Amino acid sequence: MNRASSSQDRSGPVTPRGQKTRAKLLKAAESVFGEKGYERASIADITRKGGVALGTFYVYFPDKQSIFIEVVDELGTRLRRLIAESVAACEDRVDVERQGLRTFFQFVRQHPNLYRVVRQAEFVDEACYRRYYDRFARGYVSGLTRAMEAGQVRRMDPETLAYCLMGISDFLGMRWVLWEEDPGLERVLDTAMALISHGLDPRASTGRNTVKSSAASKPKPKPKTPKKNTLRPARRPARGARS
Amino acid sequence: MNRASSSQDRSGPVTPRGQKTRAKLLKAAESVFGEKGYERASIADITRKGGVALGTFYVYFPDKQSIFIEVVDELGTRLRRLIAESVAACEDRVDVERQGLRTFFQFVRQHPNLYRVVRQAEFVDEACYRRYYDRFARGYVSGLTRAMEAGQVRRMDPETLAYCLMGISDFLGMRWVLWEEDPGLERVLDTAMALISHGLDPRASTGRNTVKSSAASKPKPKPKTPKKNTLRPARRPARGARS
DNA sequence: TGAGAAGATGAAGCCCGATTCATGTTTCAC
DNA sequence: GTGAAACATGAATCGGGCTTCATCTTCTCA
Repeated sequence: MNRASSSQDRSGPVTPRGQKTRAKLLKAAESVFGEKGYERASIADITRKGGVALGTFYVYFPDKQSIFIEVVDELGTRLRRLIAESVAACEDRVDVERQGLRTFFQFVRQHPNLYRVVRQAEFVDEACYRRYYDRFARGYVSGLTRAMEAGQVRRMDPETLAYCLMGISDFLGMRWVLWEEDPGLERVLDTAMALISHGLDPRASTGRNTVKSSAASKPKPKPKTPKKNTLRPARRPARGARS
Repeated sequence: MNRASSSQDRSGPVTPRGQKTRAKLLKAAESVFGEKGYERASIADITRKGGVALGTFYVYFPDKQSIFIEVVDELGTRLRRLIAESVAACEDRVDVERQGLRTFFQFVRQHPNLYRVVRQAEFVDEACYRRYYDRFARGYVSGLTRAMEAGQVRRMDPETLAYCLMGISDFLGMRWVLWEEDPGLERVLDTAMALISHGLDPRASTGRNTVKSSAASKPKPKPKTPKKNTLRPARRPARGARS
């Protein structure tokens, strides 16, 4: 009897008033989680920032973890949608990469909490954390695969490539958007695209190491580089150490 | 008077016995922080795992944060040293990248806590977190600069490039070492190096986008993609959403 | 060998936060 | 207008963890 009236449970608020309150909580949660981190953020912080009473929180969310997960999922969805839109008009894959990176930077600038929130997810709910990147990767893979079929991108394993590109975006956003006050972002973009566009270039030869030192003296197929170093194998013989 | 005898303060343990205990705590801390995350890890967890009493902790560390920071710094130092060693014999920069990545993968496999520990650092002590990447970047920058001067790598902004390469390593390690049970790591390495080696190739033209679709129908110099897309100060009507 | 330094101990103090609950207020369909 | 559902409230419960401290044990060296 108290159950039926005290909680939205899985159904969510039915009144505009309730929806508004719930939205206020989500918004407050995003910024509080971003500022203080999941553990240090208290429900009281969230309700205070949201301008509602402590108990109200539990009308809309069963616990702290739930609202956090919802924040992460929603952030990811918004960002993916935004990038997809901004990139829709690009016909060449390199343009897609450049424009996607640019849009990502803008989003990070407008949501400085993004990184902190997402990274906490690893500890709050691993599944949520992986899902965030998985969904990005999925989009990347299908786009890259299409681009490979169109001959715009050299054929490579698309998922590995996707994670490479995500890693570039992630680290550049961290270094040049979060850490830097006023970087020439277009310059950063140019550097990144110099790496990426040549890296993807389908006209470059596909197999072995292609780059030879043009200034150094002798050609070395891979001379000494100790393949097996002092680390003991974890359990199986360290794979990748041999070829 | 009790001060003098109750704490090592800044001097550290003087006896082998004390050094051993301190080391036990550091080792235990690394794994506990990795498993449970900084906040959820309790001092009691650490001392239990280290096989010492609760109070002993405060003989060696003034507080929880200190030991955490020391764990992060030490992990970074070990990893950097290891990579530097494994790469010392490589003469071509592409070999350096490949071997460095391989060594990184091995390290991650042997220290699955690395990621979780380092990422928590962002919330425990931001300076410690940045320092971790800064130090990597510094090494990268000097190596890349040298390689550029030797004509092994196309000239680009070395710090941006460093963060690109770190991002690739980080994300590949996450996806293919932490998340995957038994990946063909050499295959991943090959894909990454295909991207990187062509991306660094000094022989490729240096300036603008070089890649054109070789299979697609029409040559497009760069048709629509809004070029100068305000990467401006925050808070503004959502840009990029339209196009 | 024995006194003092170094190291080790774990119970207790103190603070804080997630969640619950009994109750009050607003909304809205009839 | 009115009663029930939806929404809002914040004091109180309950558990847990960091840190302190008074005391004990081990080691070292004169």
